[in-house]
Amino acid sequence: MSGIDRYDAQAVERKWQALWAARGTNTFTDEALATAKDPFYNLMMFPYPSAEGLHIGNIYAFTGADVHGRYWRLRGKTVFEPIGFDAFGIHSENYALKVGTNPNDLIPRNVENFTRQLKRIGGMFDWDHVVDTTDPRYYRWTQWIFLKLFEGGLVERRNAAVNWCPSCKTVLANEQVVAGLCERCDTAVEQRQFLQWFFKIGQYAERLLDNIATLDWSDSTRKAQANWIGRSEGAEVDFPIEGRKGAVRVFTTRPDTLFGATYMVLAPEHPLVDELTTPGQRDAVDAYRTQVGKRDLIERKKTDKQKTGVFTGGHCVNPINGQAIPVWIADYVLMEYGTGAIMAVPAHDERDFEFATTFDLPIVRVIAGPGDDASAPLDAAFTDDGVLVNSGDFDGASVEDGKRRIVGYLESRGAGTAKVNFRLHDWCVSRQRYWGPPIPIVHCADCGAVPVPESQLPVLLPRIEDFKPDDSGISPLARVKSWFETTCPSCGKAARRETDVSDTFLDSAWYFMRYPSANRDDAPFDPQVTSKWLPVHSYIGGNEHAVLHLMYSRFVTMALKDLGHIDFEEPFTRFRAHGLIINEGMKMSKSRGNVVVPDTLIEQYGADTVRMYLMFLGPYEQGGDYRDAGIQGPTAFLARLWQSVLEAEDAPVDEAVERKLHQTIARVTSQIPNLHYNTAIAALMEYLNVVRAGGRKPSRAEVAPIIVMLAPFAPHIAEELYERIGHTEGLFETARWPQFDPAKIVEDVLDIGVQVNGKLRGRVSVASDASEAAVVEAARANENVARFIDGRTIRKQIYVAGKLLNLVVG
RNA sequence: GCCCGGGUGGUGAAACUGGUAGACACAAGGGACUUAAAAUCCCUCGACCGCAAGGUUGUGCGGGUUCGAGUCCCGCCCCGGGCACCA
Repeated sequence: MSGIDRYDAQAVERKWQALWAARGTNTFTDEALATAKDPFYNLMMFPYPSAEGLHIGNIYAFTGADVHGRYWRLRGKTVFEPIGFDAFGIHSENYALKVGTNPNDLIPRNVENFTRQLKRIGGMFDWDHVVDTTDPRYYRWTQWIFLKLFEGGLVERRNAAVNWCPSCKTVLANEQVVAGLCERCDTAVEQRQFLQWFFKIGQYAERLLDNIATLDWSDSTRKAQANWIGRSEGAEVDFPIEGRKGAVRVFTTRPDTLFGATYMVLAPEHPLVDELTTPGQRDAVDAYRTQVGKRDLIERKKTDKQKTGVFTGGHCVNPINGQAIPVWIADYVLMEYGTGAIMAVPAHDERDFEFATTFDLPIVRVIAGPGDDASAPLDAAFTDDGVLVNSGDFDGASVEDGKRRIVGYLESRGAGTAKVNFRLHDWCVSRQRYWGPPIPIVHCADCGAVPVPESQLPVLLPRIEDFKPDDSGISPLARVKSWFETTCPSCGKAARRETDVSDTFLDSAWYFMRYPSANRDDAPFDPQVTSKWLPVHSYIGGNEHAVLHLMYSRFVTMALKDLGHIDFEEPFTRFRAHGLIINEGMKMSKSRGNVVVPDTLIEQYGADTVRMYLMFLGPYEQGGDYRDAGIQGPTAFLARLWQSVLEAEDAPVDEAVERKLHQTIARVTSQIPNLHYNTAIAALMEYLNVVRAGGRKPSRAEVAPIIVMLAPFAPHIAEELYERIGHTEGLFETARWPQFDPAKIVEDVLDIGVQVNGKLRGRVSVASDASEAAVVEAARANENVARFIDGRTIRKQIYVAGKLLNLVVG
């Protein structure tokens, strides 16, 4: 094997990573970003550096996004592909607590290791525009956004229920509550009311929902967003309190069932509970409310538990029929949704039915399906469609019609009104934690909550050794007197800083706006650069963020637009979620001990092979099953390609190969932008198999296009081979994506399947321009086909041009 | 319970708007080269019957539409993920 050196992945990858860095192949100056032609912003979700290193799932995610970016670059676009670190927040803090190291020391070390790994896999990252959310140069502007929303009236401080561990005396996030117990000390978790900061995302519900239709996002993600927003149409109805002034307002999606409302239920926290409670029921009501308060938030929202509740002793009047109905309280009614009160229609709502059955409350049927006996007792709630019964003048109306007419009736008497409600609740952004950007507010006894002036940003997070949540019950920052003691920006008197930090989701709700302006210190984002690069052209990330992160990013973008800071309101034009990598059919986890460590793999096979293998496993949007043995495929493929290119001769493309080449270009060109990486790689393999068939030596013209098409997947080896066939200037700098000629794709001989009565009986080869008659003739000449049609008459023949002939005989 | 995915050989998976099921790989078996091993190359590879030609059968299950169904329709089962007392 004369003088052809073997493929040494490590050497090739070292060489090209160094050259890319030296040449600035993947990095932009700010000037270059500002003047870029045909910009393509290729974004991927930045990682939490909350582990020593990246796991294979991260590598999978980034590689898939990188393939996409590299492809568009070869197609001639100016591709900006930044990366960063979502380094603040509970993930990182919990990891720091677990390993017992101060996050100020630990997280930068993690970031450093992540950076090393990201460089090693050969991502086309712009290392001159990195974002680290813990960098004061970044979170200064996170605080700025808080202030802008505050000025814009989109921020509010109010009481909210939180999970509270009475033993640790601390607030717990939902994920820290395990089966109703504190994950650290196993004490039963309670609810407590705390003052918290909220972003009023609820105001944007309708817009967030309507815009979904305009987004090029995968269907499942759009559905998830729509479900989360949860629009429901119905009515608010006032039930006057019996024996005194005032009314209880309820929200219902079924105003048509108003005649069937036989009792009411208020959330235990409802402000009218005290007023409605009679002296005789006072003790029972108080006891119930205490008991509910002892439950954690998750437990309270469980569907499958026994209904509980207690009668207040009070009554309200059903406005449709003047009937007095009892008012109960129960924890299945939630204060956060609607009005915190419902009219109960046990005949037509499963929950109400269950409650009524438990407490022996009356059930009145007001909707009947065809043929139903409206007076027969129900053994379950009837939730199907039907017509109104036992509903006075409205009897006989359809559900749809009944809704409209009853709402109309209520409106005419001032007793109710049509109303749309959203499930989307306001975003609680405050965290009683250490590792986050301090909320830029000063509390003054005289002036109240005063925003920190912009000129004083950032409000630096002080380094403290005692960052663990302890039994003080409030943020760790509340222990640092020297930090929180300050003066009021408004009146100058002694005041106290807000000691909560903001939610990590706020850090990540605008990082994509920062990337192109990452080096600016005078503004969060440069207006010109921003309007050139945003909204993001392609965003790729995990489905775990399909709801919250994407929703919050959309909200912040909308709010910033309304406040005049940007000129677009949807941040991500296109979004695709990648799938999950599992190992031998099982989820990877430390406890299973089946975690694939990327470093080891890359050392053994090289980054290109690992990238190819990951992309070859299965459809990118569906994920794949990692199996150790499978990596042999791409390993051998790259070795064969290497050898083929090095021994390629100076000759034109062989005629037989040419068709396959153009077919391959066509396939790969359409598959990569659709993220069908596995089949694109298969097409390249097929082509190489044809090029090498029978041990023939390929020509340089045959292998040159494959090098370019391989480059998105295996950029290092592609560069090396590109250089070795005579290019000196770098593949990604100079190569163009190969073009195919549609005329050269067409086969001149076609293989037609011949069916008799729908069963395949033979195949015939015909010229591609053969007429139907010629195909039929060839088919009849086929011995096996003839066996099945001889002696019978052909009743029908179906010819699918170029593919198949079906002869129906009788 | 609701909303998304998904179920195809021993394995990962292909199959464009209904049109020759299993591309491309892995594993396995056989062979070549080699002192040997590795590497490489060649062949076989859904099941059943058959020496072969070929036949039967086959895409989770049961029906249906169609000349023709992995693909469409109806009714189920199983796996993965998300949401969930949202009135």
